[in-house]
Amino acid sequence: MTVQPAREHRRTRQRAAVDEVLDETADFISAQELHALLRARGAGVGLATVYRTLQTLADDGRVDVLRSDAGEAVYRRCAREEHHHHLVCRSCGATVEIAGPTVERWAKSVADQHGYADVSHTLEIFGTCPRCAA
Amino acid sequence: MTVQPAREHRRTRQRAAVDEVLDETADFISAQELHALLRARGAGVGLATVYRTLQTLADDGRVDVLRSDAGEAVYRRCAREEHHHHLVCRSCGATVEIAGPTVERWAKSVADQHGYADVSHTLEIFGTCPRCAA
DNA sequence: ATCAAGACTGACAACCATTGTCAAAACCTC
DNA sequence: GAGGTTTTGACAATGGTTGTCAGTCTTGAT
Repeated sequence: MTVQPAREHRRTRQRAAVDEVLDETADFISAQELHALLRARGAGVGLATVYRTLQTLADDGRVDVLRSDAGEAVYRRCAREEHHHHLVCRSCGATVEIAGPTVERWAKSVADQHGYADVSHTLEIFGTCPRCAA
Repeated sequence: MTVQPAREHRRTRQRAAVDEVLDETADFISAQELHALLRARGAGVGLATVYRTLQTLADDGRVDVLRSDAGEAVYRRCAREEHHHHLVCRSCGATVEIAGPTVERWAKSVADQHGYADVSHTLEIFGTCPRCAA
Protein backbone atom coordinates (compact mmCIF):
# COMPACT_ATOMS: atom_id res chain seq x y z
CA MET A 1 0.00 0.00 0.00
CA THR A 2 1.24 3.41 -0.94
CA VAL A 3 1.38 6.12 1.60
CA GLN A 4 -2.01 7.81 1.76
CA PRO A 5 -1.43 11.43 2.73
CA ALA A 6 -5.08 12.28 3.26
CA ARG A 7 -7.19 12.29 0.12
CA GLU A 8 -10.10 10.39 1.56
CA HIS A 9 -12.83 12.74 0.47
CA ARG A 10 -13.81 14.23 -2.82
CA ARG A 11 -13.74 17.90 -3.57
CA THR A 12 -17.19 19.14 -4.40
CA ARG A 13 -18.78 22.52 -4.80
CA GLN A 14 -20.67 22.07 -1.55
CA ARG A 15 -17.61 21.19 0.49
CA ALA A 16 -15.68 24.03 -1.04
CA ALA A 17 -18.48 26.41 -0.09
CA VAL A 18 -18.50 25.23 3.50
CA ASP A 19 -14.74 25.48 3.63
CA GLU A 20 -14.84 29.00 2.32
CA VAL A 21 -17.26 30.16 4.96
CA LEU A 22 -15.17 28.56 7.65
CA ASP A 23 -12.11 30.35 6.35
CA GLU A 24 -13.85 33.69 6.45
CA THR A 25 -15.41 33.19 9.82
CA ALA A 26 -13.22 33.86 12.81
CA ASP A 27 -15.75 32.85 15.42
CA PHE A 28 -17.60 29.67 16.19
CA ILE A 29 -20.58 29.11 13.94
CA SER A 30 -23.39 26.58 14.13
CA ALA A 31 -24.43 24.26 11.33
CA GLN A 32 -27.72 26.08 11.06
CA GLU A 33 -26.08 29.47 10.80
CA LEU A 34 -23.65 28.21 8.22
CA HIS A 35 -26.50 26.76 6.22
CA ALA A 36 -28.48 29.99 6.34
CA LEU A 37 -25.41 31.96 5.36
CA LEU A 38 -24.77 29.78 2.32
CA ARG A 39 -28.37 30.04 1.26
CA ALA A 40 -28.37 33.82 1.62
CA ARG A 41 -25.20 33.96 -0.40
CA GLY A 42 -26.82 32.14 -3.27
CA ALA A 43 -24.61 29.08 -3.13
CA GLY A 44 -27.26 26.94 -1.48
CA VAL A 45 -26.20 23.69 0.11
CA GLY A 46 -28.53 21.15 1.62
CA LEU A 47 -28.79 21.21 5.37
CA ALA A 48 -27.98 17.53 5.67
CA THR A 49 -24.90 18.09 3.57
CA VAL A 50 -23.74 20.91 5.80
CA TYR A 51 -24.07 18.64 8.81
CA ARG A 52 -22.27 15.80 7.10
CA THR A 53 -19.48 18.03 5.90
CA LEU A 54 -18.91 19.57 9.30
CA GLN A 55 -18.96 16.17 10.93
CA THR A 56 -16.39 14.88 8.49
CA LEU A 57 -14.17 17.89 9.04
CA ALA A 58 -14.47 17.46 12.77
CA ASP A 59 -13.63 13.77 12.56
CA ASP A 60 -10.53 14.63 10.59
CA GLY A 61 -9.59 17.21 13.17
CA ARG A 62 -9.79 19.99 10.60
CA VAL A 63 -12.25 22.01 12.65
CA ASP A 64 -12.85 22.39 16.36
CA VAL A 65 -16.24 21.67 17.83
CA LEU A 66 -17.70 22.78 21.08
CA ARG A 67 -21.15 23.14 22.51
CA SER A 68 -22.79 26.47 23.04
CA ASP A 69 -24.63 27.06 26.28
CA ALA A 70 -27.80 26.07 24.49
CA GLY A 71 -26.29 22.72 23.68
CA GLU A 72 -25.96 23.53 20.01
CA ALA A 73 -22.80 22.32 18.33
CA VAL A 74 -20.62 25.12 16.97
CA TYR A 75 -17.66 24.81 14.62
CA ARG A 76 -14.54 26.75 13.85
CA ARG A 77 -11.49 26.34 11.65
CA CYS A 78 -8.47 26.61 13.87
CA ALA A 79 -5.02 27.87 13.06
CA ARG A 80 -3.08 25.24 14.89
CA GLU A 81 -3.45 21.56 14.32
CA GLU A 82 -2.27 20.46 17.72
CA HIS A 83 -4.47 20.20 20.75
CA HIS A 84 -5.41 23.59 22.17
CA HIS A 85 -8.12 25.51 23.96
CA HIS A 86 -10.16 28.66 23.47
CA LEU A 87 -10.74 31.94 25.19
CA VAL A 88 -14.13 32.99 23.93
CA CYS A 89 -15.90 36.32 24.35
CA ARG A 90 -19.26 35.71 25.92
CA SER A 91 -20.73 38.68 24.13
CA CYS A 92 -19.35 38.82 20.59
CA GLY A 93 -17.79 35.39 20.24
CA ALA A 94 -14.29 36.66 19.48
CA THR A 95 -11.95 33.75 20.04
CA VAL A 96 -8.32 33.43 21.02
CA GLU A 97 -6.55 30.11 20.73
CA ILE A 98 -4.63 29.01 23.77
CA ALA A 99 -1.98 26.38 24.21
CA GLY A 100 -1.53 25.26 27.78
CA PRO A 101 1.17 22.68 28.37
CA THR A 102 0.76 23.30 32.08
CA VAL A 103 -2.84 22.27 32.03
CA GLU A 104 -2.17 19.27 29.85
CA ARG A 105 0.33 17.96 32.36
CA TRP A 106 -1.93 18.75 35.27
CA ALA A 107 -4.86 16.90 33.73
CA LYS A 108 -2.71 13.90 32.99
CA SER A 109 -1.33 13.75 36.49
CA VAL A 110 -4.74 14.10 38.10
CA ALA A 111 -6.05 11.25 35.97
CA ASP A 112 -3.03 9.11 36.78
CA GLN A 113 -3.48 9.66 40.47
CA HIS A 114 -6.93 8.15 40.24
CA GLY A 115 -5.93 5.36 37.90
CA TYR A 116 -7.84 6.69 34.93
CA ALA A 117 -6.41 5.72 31.56
CA ASP A 118 -6.94 6.98 28.04
CA VAL A 119 -7.33 10.51 29.20
CA SER A 120 -8.80 13.39 27.27
CA HIS A 121 -10.25 16.66 28.43
CA THR A 122 -12.22 19.70 27.45
CA LEU A 123 -11.39 23.20 28.59
CA GLU A 124 -12.80 26.48 27.43
CA ILE A 125 -12.49 29.88 29.01
CA PHE A 126 -15.25 32.45 28.70
CA GLY A 127 -15.07 36.15 29.39
CA THR A 128 -15.82 39.58 28.04
CA CYS A 129 -13.29 40.80 25.50
CA PRO A 130 -11.76 44.29 25.71
CA ARG A 131 -13.90 45.65 22.89
CA CYS A 132 -17.15 44.46 24.41
CA ALA A 133 -16.21 45.60 27.88
CA ALA A 134 -15.70 49.18 26.70
CA MET B 1 -34.67 26.26 63.45
CA THR B 2 -36.40 29.45 62.57
CA VAL B 3 -33.87 31.02 60.32
CA GLN B 4 -34.71 30.20 56.72
CA PRO B 5 -32.00 31.89 54.70
CA ALA B 6 -33.37 31.15 51.27
CA ARG B 7 -36.72 29.49 51.09
CA GLU B 8 -37.64 30.62 47.67
CA HIS B 9 -39.18 27.40 46.54
CA ARG B 10 -41.92 25.26 47.97
CA ARG B 11 -41.39 21.77 49.21
CA THR B 12 -43.38 19.25 47.23
CA ARG B 13 -43.47 15.50 46.88
CA GLN B 14 -42.04 15.74 43.37
CA ARG B 15 -39.06 17.84 44.33
CA ALA B 16 -38.35 15.62 47.28
CA ALA B 17 -38.39 12.62 44.96
CA VAL B 18 -35.95 14.22 42.54
CA ASP B 19 -33.74 15.24 45.42
CA GLU B 20 -33.71 11.75 46.78
CA VAL B 21 -32.60 10.23 43.50
CA LEU B 22 -29.85 12.80 43.20
CA ASP B 23 -28.66 11.95 46.67
CA GLU B 24 -28.49 8.27 45.88
CA THR B 25 -26.86 8.69 42.52
CA ALA B 26 -23.12 9.17 42.49
CA ASP B 27 -22.79 9.68 38.75
CA PHE B 28 -24.16 12.18 36.30
CA ILE B 29 -27.69 11.39 35.26
CA SER B 30 -29.85 12.85 32.52
CA ALA B 31 -33.32 14.28 33.01
CA GLN B 32 -34.75 11.45 30.96
CA GLU B 33 -33.01 8.80 33.02
CA LEU B 34 -34.11 10.41 36.22
CA HIS B 35 -37.67 10.53 34.98
CA ALA B 36 -37.63 6.84 33.98
CA LEU B 37 -36.11 5.92 37.30
CA LEU B 38 -38.81 7.71 39.24
CA ARG B 39 -41.50 6.12 37.16
CA ALA B 40 -40.06 2.64 37.63
CA ARG B 41 -39.88 3.29 41.33
CA GLY B 42 -43.58 4.04 41.51
CA ALA B 43 -43.19 7.65 42.57
CA GLY B 44 -44.01 8.99 39.14
CA VAL B 45 -43.22 12.60 38.39
CA GLY B 46 -44.06 14.40 35.17
CA LEU B 47 -41.26 14.79 32.72
CA ALA B 48 -41.73 18.53 32.48
CA THR B 49 -41.52 18.74 36.24
CA VAL B 50 -38.27 16.82 36.29
CA TYR B 51 -36.81 19.24 33.79
CA ARG B 52 -38.06 22.26 35.71
CA THR B 53 -36.81 20.94 39.00
CA LEU B 54 -33.35 20.18 37.66
CA GLN B 55 -33.16 23.56 36.04
CA THR B 56 -34.08 25.27 39.25
CA LEU B 57 -31.52 23.28 41.19
CA ALA B 58 -28.91 24.12 38.61
CA ASP B 59 -29.77 27.81 38.74
CA ASP B 60 -29.37 27.73 42.47
CA GLY B 61 -26.04 26.01 42.12
CA ARG B 62 -27.28 22.97 44.00
CA VAL B 63 -26.35 20.58 41.22
CA ASP B 64 -23.69 20.55 38.58
CA VAL B 65 -24.61 20.33 34.95
CA LEU B 66 -22.54 19.29 32.02
CA ARG B 67 -23.21 18.06 28.54
CA SER B 68 -22.62 14.47 27.52
CA ASP B 69 -20.92 13.83 24.20
CA ALA B 70 -24.37 13.46 22.68
CA GLY B 71 -25.20 16.97 23.80
CA GLU B 72 -27.62 15.73 26.42
CA ALA B 73 -27.59 17.66 29.68
CA VAL B 74 -26.60 15.55 32.68
CA TYR B 75 -26.92 16.47 36.34
CA ARG B 76 -25.21 15.55 39.57
CA ARG B 77 -25.38 16.61 43.18
CA CYS B 78 -21.90 17.54 44.21
CA ALA B 79 -20.22 17.25 47.55
CA ARG B 80 -18.47 20.58 47.52
CA GLU B 81 -20.22 23.85 47.00
CA GLU B 82 -17.20 25.68 45.67
CA HIS B 83 -16.11 25.66 42.09
CA HIS B 84 -14.56 22.39 41.01
CA HIS B 85 -14.16 20.02 38.09
CA HIS B 86 -14.77 16.39 37.29
CA LEU B 87 -12.83 13.35 36.26
CA VAL B 88 -15.42 11.19 34.57
CA CYS B 89 -15.19 7.59 33.41
CA ARG B 90 -16.06 7.44 29.76
CA SER B 91 -17.46 3.97 30.15
CA CYS B 92 -19.32 3.74 33.44
CA GLY B 93 -19.66 7.37 34.40
CA ALA B 94 -17.91 7.05 37.74
CA THR B 95 -16.97 10.55 38.78
CA VAL B 96 -14.25 12.05 40.94
CA GLU B 97 -14.44 15.67 41.99
CA ILE B 98 -11.31 17.67 41.41
CA ALA B 99 -10.21 20.97 42.83
CA GLY B 100 -7.52 22.66 40.80
CA PRO B 101 -6.25 25.93 42.16
CA THR B 102 -3.43 25.76 39.64
CA VAL B 103 -5.81 25.70 36.74
CA GLU B 104 -7.96 28.45 38.18
CA ARG B 105 -4.97 30.73 38.41
CA TRP B 106 -3.78 29.76 34.97
CA ALA B 107 -7.15 30.46 33.38
CA LYS B 108 -7.34 33.81 35.10
CA SER B 109 -3.90 34.86 33.99
CA VAL B 110 -4.48 33.78 30.41
CA ALA B 111 -7.68 35.81 30.31
CA ASP B 112 -5.95 38.80 31.87
CA GLN B 113 -3.19 38.67 29.28
CA HIS B 114 -5.77 39.09 26.56
CA GLY B 115 -7.80 41.69 28.40
CA TYR B 116 -10.80 39.48 28.92
CA ALA B 117 -12.86 40.31 32.00
CA ASP B 118 -15.53 38.49 33.93
CA VAL B 119 -13.85 35.18 33.40
CA SER B 120 -15.37 31.77 33.87
CA HIS B 121 -14.37 28.43 32.47
CA THR B 122 -15.39 24.84 31.99
CA LEU B 123 -13.04 21.93 32.41
CA GLU B 124 -13.80 18.26 32.48
CA ILE B 125 -11.45 15.32 32.24
CA PHE B 126 -12.54 12.06 30.67
CA GLY B 127 -10.87 8.69 30.90
CA THR B 128 -11.36 5.03 31.62
CA CYS B 129 -11.53 4.24 35.32
CA PRO B 130 -9.51 1.40 36.86
CA ARG B 131 -12.51 -0.90 37.13
CA CYS B 132 -13.56 -0.47 33.52
CA ALA B 133 -10.01 -0.81 32.26
CA ALA B 134 -9.60 -4.22 33.87
C1' DA C 1 -59.21 24.22 60.94
C1' DT C 2 -60.31 27.10 56.96
C1' DC C 3 -59.31 30.10 53.19
C1' DA C 4 -57.60 32.76 49.42
C1' DA C 5 -53.54 33.62 46.55
C1' DG C 6 -50.53 32.00 43.81
C1' DA C 7 -46.80 28.54 43.09
C1' DC C 8 -46.53 23.84 41.22
C1' DT C 9 -47.82 19.96 38.45
C1' DG C 10 -48.65 17.00 34.43
C1' DA C 11 -50.43 15.48 30.01
C1' DC C 12 -49.71 16.97 25.66
C1' DA C 13 -48.37 19.86 21.96
C1' DA C 14 -44.82 22.49 19.97
C1' DC C 15 -39.88 23.31 18.97
C1' DC C 16 -35.76 22.59 16.94
C1' DA C 17 -31.21 20.62 16.22
C1' DT C 18 -29.66 16.58 14.35
C1' DT C 19 -29.79 12.17 11.87
C1' DG C 20 -31.77 8.64 8.62
C1' DT C 21 -33.48 7.59 3.95
C1' DC C 22 -33.07 6.85 -0.77
C1' DA C 23 -33.42 8.09 -5.51
C1' DA C 24 -31.14 11.33 -8.50
C1' DA C 25 -26.84 13.70 -9.71
C1' DA C 26 -21.88 14.24 -9.79
C1' DC C 27 -17.42 12.23 -10.09
C1' DC C 28 -13.58 9.26 -11.28
C1' DT C 29 -11.44 5.43 -13.71
C1' DC C 30 -11.14 2.63 -17.53
C1' DG D 1 -18.68 7.42 -22.92
C1' DA D 2 -19.84 3.41 -19.63
C1' DG D 3 -19.85 1.60 -15.16
C1' DG D 4 -19.33 1.79 -10.40
C1' DT D 5 -18.92 4.56 -6.39
C1' DT D 6 -19.57 8.72 -3.74
C1' DT D 7 -22.22 12.66 -2.73
C1' DT D 8 -26.22 15.30 -2.57
C1' DG D 9 -30.73 17.07 -1.07
C1' DA D 10 -35.57 17.07 -0.06
C1' DC D 11 -38.15 15.05 3.30
C1' DA D 12 -39.32 12.14 7.13
C1' DA D 13 -38.18 10.71 11.56
C1' DT D 14 -35.97 11.07 16.03
C1' DG D 15 -35.33 12.74 20.51
C1' DG D 16 -34.23 16.05 24.01
C1' DT D 17 -36.20 20.16 25.76
C1' DT D 18 -39.52 23.81 26.44
C1' DG D 19 -44.30 25.96 26.23
C1' DT D 20 -49.21 25.65 27.55
C1' DC D 21 -52.88 25.83 30.67
C1' DA D 22 -56.42 24.02 33.55
C1' DG D 23 -56.48 21.64 37.78
C1' DT D 24 -53.99 20.68 42.31
C1' DC D 25 -51.25 21.51 46.27
C1' DT D 26 -48.50 24.77 49.77
C1' DT D 27 -48.28 28.34 52.46
C1' DG D 28 -49.25 32.05 55.45
C1' DA D 29 -52.97 34.36 57.45
C1' DT D 30 -57.42 34.29 59.59
